Amino acid sequence: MNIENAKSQMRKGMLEYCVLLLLNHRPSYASDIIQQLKQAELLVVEGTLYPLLTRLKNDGLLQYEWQESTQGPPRKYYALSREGEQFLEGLDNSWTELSNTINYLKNIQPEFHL
Amino acid sequence: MNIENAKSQMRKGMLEYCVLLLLNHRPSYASDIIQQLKQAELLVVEGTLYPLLTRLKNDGLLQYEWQESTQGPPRKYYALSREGEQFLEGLDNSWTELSNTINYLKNIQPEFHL
DNA sequence: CAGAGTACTTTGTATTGCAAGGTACTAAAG
DNA sequence: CTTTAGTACCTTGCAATACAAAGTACTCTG
Repeated sequence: MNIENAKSQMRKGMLEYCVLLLLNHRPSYASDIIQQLKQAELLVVEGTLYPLLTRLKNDGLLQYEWQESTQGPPRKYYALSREGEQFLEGLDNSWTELSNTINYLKNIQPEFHL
Repeated sequence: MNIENAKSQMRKGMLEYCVLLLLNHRPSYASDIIQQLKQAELLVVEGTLYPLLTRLKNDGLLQYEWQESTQGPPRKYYALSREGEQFLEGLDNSWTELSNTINYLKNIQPEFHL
């Protein structure tokens, strides 16, 4: 077990939330999403993102449409569906809860042990 | 995909951190940890916690000692090792980073799309 | 000794992050 | 025309792990 693995575990489960947050900001295609997450210092790779996007689409949370690119192949622009927006609100609540819980746990001080 | 599943995904990866935070507070045994996490509104079950504790012990982050109980079988009290304390500091940093990233993503506003 | 309560452990399954490799389109260079 | 580079999408196989469910074992009470 190393710290990198642990960080990776932390990202797990948050990725879905982060991707939905980004797409709520504006529709994007996969490579673009990866770049944006990189800027936010959250590393994601293709093999992670593509299956995730497909899952979210199959669950009805995302829609996509093809758009021509001036250079290179066409791009699949994903955007939140109505259902996806509602789902995101639920995730916002979950995030707030989890965040509060961890801050609570962080702030209880270690006791002395004989 | 339902919201419960998504919340469960969020907990993933955070559990390790939460357990270490709790044990940093004071040594505990498994059933006690589950109770404490429940109070912090973080539901965990035995089948999740026991393997996790064993993993952390095998990685040298935790130590344990058996202690008699006035009622019921003896208990395995886990506590952070020296290495575990250092590891926890690393996780603190990871948590802060991740938390900042998500708050950043939350605060960018949706753009209008034609 | 039977039953209830407490505690620890294991097994099997499903999910999912990730590395690695593959397909396809465009444009520029040889 | 062919090759190379750049961009983008997709799939396969593996490993990690949360969880449900079932199992073992100790103690106390009646």
